[in-house]
Amino acid sequence: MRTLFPLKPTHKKLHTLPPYSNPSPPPPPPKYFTPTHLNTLINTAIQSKNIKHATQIHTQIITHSYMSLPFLFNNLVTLYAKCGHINRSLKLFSKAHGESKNVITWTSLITQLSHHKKPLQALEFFNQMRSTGVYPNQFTFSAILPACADTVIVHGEQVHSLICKHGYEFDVFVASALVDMYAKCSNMCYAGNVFDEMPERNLVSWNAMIVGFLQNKLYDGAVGFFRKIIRERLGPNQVSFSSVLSACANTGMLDTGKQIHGVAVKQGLITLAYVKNSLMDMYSKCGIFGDAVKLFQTIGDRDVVTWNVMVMGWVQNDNFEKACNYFWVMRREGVSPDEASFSTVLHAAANLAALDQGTLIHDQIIKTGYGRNMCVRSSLITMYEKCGSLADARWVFQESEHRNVVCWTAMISACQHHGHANRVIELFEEMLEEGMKPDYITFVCVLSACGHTGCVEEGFAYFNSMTEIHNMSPGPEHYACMVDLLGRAGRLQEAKKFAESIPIKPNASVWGALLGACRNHGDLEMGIEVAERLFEIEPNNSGNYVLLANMYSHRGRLAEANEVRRLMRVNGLRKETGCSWIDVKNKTFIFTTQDRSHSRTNEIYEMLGQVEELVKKKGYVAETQHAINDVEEYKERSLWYHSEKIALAFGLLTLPIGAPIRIKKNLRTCGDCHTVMKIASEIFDREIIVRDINRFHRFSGGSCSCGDYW
DNA sequence: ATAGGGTTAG
Repeated sequence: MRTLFPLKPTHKKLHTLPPYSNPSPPPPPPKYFTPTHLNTLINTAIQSKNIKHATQIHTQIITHSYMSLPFLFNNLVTLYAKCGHINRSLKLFSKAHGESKNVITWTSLITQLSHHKKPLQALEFFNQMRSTGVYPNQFTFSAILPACADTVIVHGEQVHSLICKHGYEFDVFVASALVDMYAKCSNMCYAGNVFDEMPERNLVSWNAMIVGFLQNKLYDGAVGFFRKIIRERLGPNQVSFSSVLSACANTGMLDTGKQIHGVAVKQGLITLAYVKNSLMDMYSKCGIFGDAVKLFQTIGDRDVVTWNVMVMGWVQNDNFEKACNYFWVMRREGVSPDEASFSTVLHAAANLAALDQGTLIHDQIIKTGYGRNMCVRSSLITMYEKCGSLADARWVFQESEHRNVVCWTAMISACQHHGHANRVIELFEEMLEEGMKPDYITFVCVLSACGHTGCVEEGFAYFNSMTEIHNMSPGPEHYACMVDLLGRAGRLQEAKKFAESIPIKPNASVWGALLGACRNHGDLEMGIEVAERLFEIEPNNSGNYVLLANMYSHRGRLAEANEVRRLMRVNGLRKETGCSWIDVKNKTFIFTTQDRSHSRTNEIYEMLGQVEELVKKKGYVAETQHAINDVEEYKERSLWYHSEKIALAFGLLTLPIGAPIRIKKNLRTCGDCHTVMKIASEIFDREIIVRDINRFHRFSGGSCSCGDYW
């Protein structure tokens, strides 16, 4: 017996966690202010983003009758926006007389609307400004271009022509903003044209190009421009470094990343937070997490991104406990988590199926006010669902305003995991009715759901709708779903034909789906052929060898079965050990196959014997095709010692009568265990919930929620 | 005017 998840300490220490922000004490209010004095106060308030101070300053400006002073008025507009109250800025602006609004007033407001991600409103004010006869200057254009970048490219093009009309196209600030705008609108060609025609460039112009390449996934371009900066001795700054390192991280360019690390050290920029964090992320994503950890240990001033990179790193290394632990350490060190922290750590909690963890994190989300963020909500849905609580997942979904595709897809996937394939289709149709555009992953879920209910025709209809209605081209995952769909329905020849007719290069999952179907329908001949292909594509996947060996031994072709197993060993592969775990009284107990390490082993095996006897009375016959050994008797015994059955026996022994038994497993559950769980749920009148690597099985009254499709 | 980390699948 081992206990997992040593995460408990965080429970009681929650109230000792540091506060999320440290508000600075308000300055003592003097009696009389000069305009300059008030302006200084405005600048201080902008720094501290203190809305109370903003209101006080506003009052003082009114009592001193300074509202007609343009520079104070303009700065007040900016101040309210910077304090997060853009609506007050708008109100202030609307109350002012037309003639008192100069180009700076308009530009201030447009800048703030741009920053607050209200691009359409920014454009509206830009047009209003021009219709009232105020001419935009280079600052106005620099402010409106980022807003254009957040909309459709036509707006940007129109502004571009205005820029030329007013003769600002060679201004370094305006042109850099133009480069950025075209890059964000995915037009690197235009961005490059503007860049090439600039008579004078600064580092910002160069960085805008690097960032543009990065955002458009043209990673080589990003690296190329970075190299040019070095060659021309322009002195890259932290913006250049963080962007180019992100490019390296996303493509796994470890060598380039290391070179850039060297340059950062030489230039003395290694101390900067952005540079260090990007380097950590680069090492982590390039597969040498150890180097990322080393770097992490040298960082004294860790900010939220530093921690997020670490938490993400543990997630990528499948160490979800460590990921959760790092999250709580971050909290205790006084760093406030943000939406990225929450979505990452929820992902970890979901994979641990640790509902207590997930709930604690949900508390934190509510306290910090990140609960409205769509990434966070989608992760919450998935967390609850993977922790077994579909009801909570649905609740989060229903309470969500402005759901996006990811949110919908998360809910669809939740229903799919819990065996509600009909609900998947309903939700998908609802989503379409609301005008939401499904994405690549949505279709994976929907097609997969069709496969699990045997709806072949519907599946094909949805598959065809991808190209015909939604203007998307199916990817390898979708083809795999279709092969799976046909395979499950027993239409093996069609499945094979389909797999061979795929217009793109089919990946392992396509043939994997077909191999699974061959196993389920006992087609050894096709199985051999498909397995051969798979051994070529993914020689290191032990699952394929196991499947083929089992198919051979099922047919009594033991010599060949052994040969496949020998091949597997020669390749240095082992079947992943199955393990199951179960929570009893806030403790997690983990069992492997034939586990005898628990102190109550004798009782457990006695209970297992009882279960066996009772289940056999109900007409159960061992499904030895799922076993590895060759001798019938051993086969059956080895089946009885599968980890989920041991966990079931332990649950029956230790959990109160009538309480549901929740078992989690690291692999797919086998057919034999599935049958036993079904019968056991009936004879013990207990709800048994098994979460395997793919989905939930909720057994009750002798049947399973998955409808025997999994 | 430019910047680092994240969400949904199998």
